[in-house]
Amino acid sequence: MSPTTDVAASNEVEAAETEAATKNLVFVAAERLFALHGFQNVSVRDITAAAGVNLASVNYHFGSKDALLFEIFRRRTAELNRERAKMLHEANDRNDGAPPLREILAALLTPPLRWLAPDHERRISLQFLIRARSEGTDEIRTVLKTDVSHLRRFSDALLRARPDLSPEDVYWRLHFTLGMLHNNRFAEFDRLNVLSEGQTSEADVVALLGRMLAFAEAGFLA
Amino acid sequence: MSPTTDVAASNEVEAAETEAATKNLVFVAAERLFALHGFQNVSVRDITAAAGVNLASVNYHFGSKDALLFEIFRRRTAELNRERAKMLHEANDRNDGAPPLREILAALLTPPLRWLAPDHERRISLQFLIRARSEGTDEIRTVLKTDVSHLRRFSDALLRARPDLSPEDVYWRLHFTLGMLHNNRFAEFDRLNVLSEGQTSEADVVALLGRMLAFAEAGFLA
DNA sequence: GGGGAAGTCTTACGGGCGTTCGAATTTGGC
DNA sequence: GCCAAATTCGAACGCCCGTAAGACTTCCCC
Repeated sequence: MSPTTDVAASNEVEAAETEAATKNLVFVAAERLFALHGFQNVSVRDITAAAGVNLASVNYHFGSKDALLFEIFRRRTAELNRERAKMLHEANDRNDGAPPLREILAALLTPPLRWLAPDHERRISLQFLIRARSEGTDEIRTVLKTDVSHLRRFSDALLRARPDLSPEDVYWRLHFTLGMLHNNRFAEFDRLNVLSEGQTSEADVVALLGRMLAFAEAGFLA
Repeated sequence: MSPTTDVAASNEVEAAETEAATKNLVFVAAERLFALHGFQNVSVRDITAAAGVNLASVNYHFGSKDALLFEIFRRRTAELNRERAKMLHEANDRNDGAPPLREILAALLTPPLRWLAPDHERRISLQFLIRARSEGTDEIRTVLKTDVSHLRRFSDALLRARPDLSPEDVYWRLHFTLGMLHNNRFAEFDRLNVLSEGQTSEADVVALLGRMLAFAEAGFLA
């Protein structure tokens, strides 16, 4: 009866169960095309053609192309940050409110790295988010700059975990860590694969997460 | 006599001295606008208006808007990689062909970080290159993926400096380091400034370089 | 099973885009 | 000072875009 039992259903966490099927088709097709080709390179006609719906659907269900982009961005960001907050919360519970450095970094990096797995249904969403961060509209850029509440939870935890460091150092090292994360675009993996002549593979995300955690933790301990 | 002795002259290394003034005006204006607003968000009319030249100048001097983007990309990339190669070469000379880890990383990071200084004339060029990397045309993406010769010099040096690490590890850590570097967009600095409530400043590039080197070196030593 | 709301469809409008063309102008060699 | 080549200029073309209008269809409640 309800379609909310299958894997793709997490789309509808915030949406009513009676959400029009067309709206979801547009949402999914747009996310995929935006992630693969960028916002400006994908037209409303591309999206509706890929979704197999009418041209006017985007404006009817979302208001505008910009609003569609923003809604995808908002939903996926919330989803990702919810997973991060949950991991950080669990790390707090396990450690009397003062988790060690590595667990904080793991809470920050594990959710997006999980999404990166080849068969993960959010793989394309992560690529979308990385692109939207640098290619998004003014509205998205404003949100990114203004709403740092989620990041602050992590910077606070890091400050507590490394009280010997100056706050300035902690903020910069967090910035570096996020840079490592945001560099995980398909194109960068391709480049790395060429450079290493096939010795690197991003398919094993558990190994990749381990490498990133080791690198970032060492950077914070420097 | 030769203008190749001052810093600004490297623009003209590949161009004839009698290069039309208009072409340079277009080049500089386009680089600036592309860096600030992105390739797709800047029209040929924007560029020629900012440069104070005729609309047809772009197509006359460069062939097309795409070709203009590619020429800026090619020239600035060559310029940056020349500086990096020079630093790596000097590090080799100082260390009998086997420079320590930190000097290799310094050769990779110092040139772009120098460009980032508030009063550096290549400040906008670095922003351009970072944007072009992710928002560029297919042609640029192909070059980035295909031509890794410059990076290979660094990966080779790193492999020699850390023979205890597996090549796979070295390649990944280089990837992480480049991620840190490519995250140095104006928008990301703004975000960091908001998060740290003004405690961070990217104006002091010497300090920033020191922080990045410390973080990356520790990551490689992990 | 009738009626109103919700959704879908076709069609087209207005506008900005990259590019081109031919004329006008400037430049440089003799 | 002249001629040819190089450059600049104004204008327009053709295309694709996001969006809107209006007719049509489907759905659902009473």
